[in-house]
Amino acid sequence: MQELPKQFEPQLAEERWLKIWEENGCFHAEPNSTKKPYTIVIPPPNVTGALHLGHALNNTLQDAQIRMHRMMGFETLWMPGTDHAGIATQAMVEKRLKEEENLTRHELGREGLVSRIWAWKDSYEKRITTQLKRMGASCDWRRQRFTLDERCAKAVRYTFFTFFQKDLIYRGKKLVNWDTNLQTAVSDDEVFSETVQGHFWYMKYPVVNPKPGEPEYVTVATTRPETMLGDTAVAVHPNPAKIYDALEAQWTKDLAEAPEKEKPEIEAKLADLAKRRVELLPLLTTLAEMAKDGRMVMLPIQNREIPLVADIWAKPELGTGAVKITPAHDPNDYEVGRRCKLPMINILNKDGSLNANAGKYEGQTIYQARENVVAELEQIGVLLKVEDREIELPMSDRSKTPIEPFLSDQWFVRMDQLSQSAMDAVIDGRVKIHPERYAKGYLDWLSEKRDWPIGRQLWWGHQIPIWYCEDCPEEELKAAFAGRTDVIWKHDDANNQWWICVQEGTLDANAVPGHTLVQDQDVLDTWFSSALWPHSTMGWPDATPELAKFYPTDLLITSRDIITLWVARMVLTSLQNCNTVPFHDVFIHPKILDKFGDTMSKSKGNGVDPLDVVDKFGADALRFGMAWLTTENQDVRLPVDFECPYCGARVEQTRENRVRPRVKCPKCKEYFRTQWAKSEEDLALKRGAVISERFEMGRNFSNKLWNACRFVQMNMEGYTPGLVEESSLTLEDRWLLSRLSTVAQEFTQNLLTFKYSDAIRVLYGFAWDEYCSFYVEMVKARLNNPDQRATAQRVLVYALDVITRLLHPIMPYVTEEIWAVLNDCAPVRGIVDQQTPAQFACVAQWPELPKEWQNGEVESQFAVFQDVLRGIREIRSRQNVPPKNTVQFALKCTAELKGLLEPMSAYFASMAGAEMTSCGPDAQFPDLASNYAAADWEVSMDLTGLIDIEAELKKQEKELAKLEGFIKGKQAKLSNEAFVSKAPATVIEKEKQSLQDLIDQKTAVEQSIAKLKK
RNA sequence: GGGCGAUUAGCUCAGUUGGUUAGAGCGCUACCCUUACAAGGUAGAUGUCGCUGGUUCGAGUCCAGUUUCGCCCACCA
Repeated sequence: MQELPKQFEPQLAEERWLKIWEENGCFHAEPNSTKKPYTIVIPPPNVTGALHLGHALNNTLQDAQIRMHRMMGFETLWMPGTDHAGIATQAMVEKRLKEEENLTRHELGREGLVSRIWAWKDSYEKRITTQLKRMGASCDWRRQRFTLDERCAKAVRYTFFTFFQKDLIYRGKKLVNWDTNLQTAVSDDEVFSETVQGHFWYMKYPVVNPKPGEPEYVTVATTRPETMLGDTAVAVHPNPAKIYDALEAQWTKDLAEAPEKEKPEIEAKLADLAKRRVELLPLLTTLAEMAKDGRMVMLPIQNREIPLVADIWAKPELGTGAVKITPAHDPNDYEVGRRCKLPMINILNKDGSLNANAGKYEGQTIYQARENVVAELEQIGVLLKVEDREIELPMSDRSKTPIEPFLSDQWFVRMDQLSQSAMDAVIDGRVKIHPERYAKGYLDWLSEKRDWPIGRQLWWGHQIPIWYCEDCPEEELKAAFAGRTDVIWKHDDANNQWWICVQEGTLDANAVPGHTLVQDQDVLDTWFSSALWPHSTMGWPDATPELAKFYPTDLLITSRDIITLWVARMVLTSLQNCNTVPFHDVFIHPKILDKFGDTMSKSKGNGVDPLDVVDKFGADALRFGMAWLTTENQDVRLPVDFECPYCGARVEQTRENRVRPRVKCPKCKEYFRTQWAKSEEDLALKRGAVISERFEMGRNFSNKLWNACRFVQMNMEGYTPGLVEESSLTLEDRWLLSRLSTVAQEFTQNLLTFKYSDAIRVLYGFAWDEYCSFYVEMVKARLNNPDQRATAQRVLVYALDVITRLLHPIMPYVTEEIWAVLNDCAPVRGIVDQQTPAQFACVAQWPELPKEWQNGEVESQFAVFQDVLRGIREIRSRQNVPPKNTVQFALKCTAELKGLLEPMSAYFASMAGAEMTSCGPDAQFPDLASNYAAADWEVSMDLTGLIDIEAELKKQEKELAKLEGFIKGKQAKLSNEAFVSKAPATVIEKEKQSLQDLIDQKTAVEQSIAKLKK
């Protein structure tokens, strides 16, 4: 028989099994199968870049479920794919275009840019696929999807068409962040704010027809006076007195609890508030009354009557307590405008100049207009005062110019009914979110029922399938699209045009003779296509076999930051399109942070390429580590460091060095490059991988199992399959099988309930500490005994077989290797039934062990053996007995324990180098001995001539002190009347027993001290 | 500002419905290349369970408040 290498070599195994799995179609899901289906769709990684450790975690967890269910006999589909990630990908490619060719997208043009992005996508999709495959992801690679591929496009078009038809999609106004320089809207995350010195202008708006007791003017303050041209209201708080009360109460409370040094500040705030209250409250109360009466004020310059409105947005503690409202150019005012149903007057053109709504200021820039408006206000005497003030100015990240909130036409999905349907699905349990606490965020977000703006001013994505046709009689549309059910149109009264939507394909510009059709230039929000992912990937809207077999899916595993953006939207589109939830369970896994608590990202330099970990420790080690850290926690820290490519030293990663292009190894003094290397000089250096020592554990575990497998293989000579008679089982056999059955059950249950960490800890502990450290050690003697060898072999190989199958979903490569070895040396295995195992572990049957094997009594008996063994080893260790010396010991114990332990004397010899001289209630202790006492047994080791009396006395006295401490505690507890009368009887009984045990132990220790002193 | 989570050994984390002496891995100490495995073995040291109260016979665990850290969402005329 060929000898196996002493160390497990992950790289070889990975290469081999990737190929074999692929060649044998192990991961292919067959729609025609009669097996029950089990489906997961991958959260499609963005094609913006390569995968990082977060993806490694996410995919490990999915693969574990997929592999387990495959072994459980399900027809299992894991659908892979990637996401086009609109904004992010386009921004990435544009940035590179700028850096490398100094070109903007406008210079390149739409088609040019989009083709560049496709090239980028191809290269990263390839990279991502390679990464996933090497991590062992058992996806059905023949079905790989992309959110912009034809199949997804078809689903997007059908969805848009139906939603448009059902009036779930509409055109509405939305404030966008307008970049007047690039003349495009930018997303919220592309806006940063800058603190600049500005001013705060106070101006008076005359009250229209003031009644007696009413003020003649309302004073408002603003940082942007020119926007007053678009004002459509002035707001005051509906109940100023109440707000003052509430604020005063709040700040008084803050004051009482604040640390000394913060008190003066709060006191000042309170004093100011009191002053304002005296000065402003009567006025504000009057204004609130007036607002409720629908009174008007006169907007200067424009000479337009605008209403006073009562709205919670106006805070009496700031400015004048009254706020001018410009709904078209301020996000808050926009909300007020919506609540109070105010007109929204847009005063800006797309280039940032003022439009006709600005009256005589039309054509001026914002800054010219500001100066001129202020001058006019001053001239007509309504400008009260100007204060200096620091203001936060929103800036475009792209052009570094100020952002203008700009009211524009956008497409929306109407959310009220859709949101409710998605909420209901979670409330009534059709979709279960794990851990449960994440359901709250989902429900809260959906309950706002905010309509979903789906247009993006980008070029990379699904272009909105709407064509505009101006000024065209409906008869002509009817004629042009006669007989077509795939074209619908609606009239846009505001702009006197038609919106034409077509279900598939495109419309020619001259599809309506005599008119020019223009397609909407915007693309759909990325999430619009991602929202369809579970059914679009299966071929919806076509009735494909995949859709019939594998949809709805079973499980979704993702991270918490996209519960709302993605998970919620998948639920509601699925309900709408397919009339069913897209999945039944959602598992939210922790997020990986680095040692500083920062999220991992390329831009911070702490990102880790999973393949670096795979190269160094193996894919199994990576996966083991990921499963180990997956608790219900929301974050988990994973410290990462550089590895010197020259000497292999671990180079601590710091906040400073992780953003440098090169780092010097403190050990070998060589420089290596990081991801930041740009210069040719730096790029010439070897690359230092970023890894974490946290993965050593998994690597060591692989190796441990590999060696257990070697041991089995070396001892299978003469193996014959056969059922095992219960009578031939020894205590350790029955103990092992009891544990094996328990562990298989717990492991399975934990994985099914997403307790990955618990699952792997149970299996790790069992495999290492029980199977390897005890069973394998004990079985050695029996393997040399011809009478016992057959049973020993059968149990030994069977247990490893079960461990291997259980572990396969987490560590697929090493288990396949082991499985192959087992199949070679023990082609038929089993204890209660004989099985010819599957060719590969990945398709082996999931272990289900008889529950009757679980035997508490056997386990506690075995625990006594383990304790005695530990006692003997401890004595040896503290007495420094050389490992090669055999010692003798006596064991004093009950007759019952004698019956148990005497037959195991051979194991004390082989596992602790100790020979049992006597055993039982009358065991004779040597005079000069080292002792170890437990509750119902005591070991005495003869150390004549060897004993270190000092060390022994020291140890025993320490033990005595410890015992006395416990005894005192217990006695106090048991003499506490309250405890004895109130605690349950079982607890008291347990306490009494434990006290008695402690006293017995104490007596034994005292005796051995007395002997030693003699 | 709102919501959520965390705070336990030097580090990273477990700790089920409250119940004997709070665990794991790494790291550390001592002794071992013992015939599956030095990526290993045996033994060992290390904790005021963030803080303050409360409930209870009994609190790492439950309740109230609080420190520090993190995440998500909203927002600053």
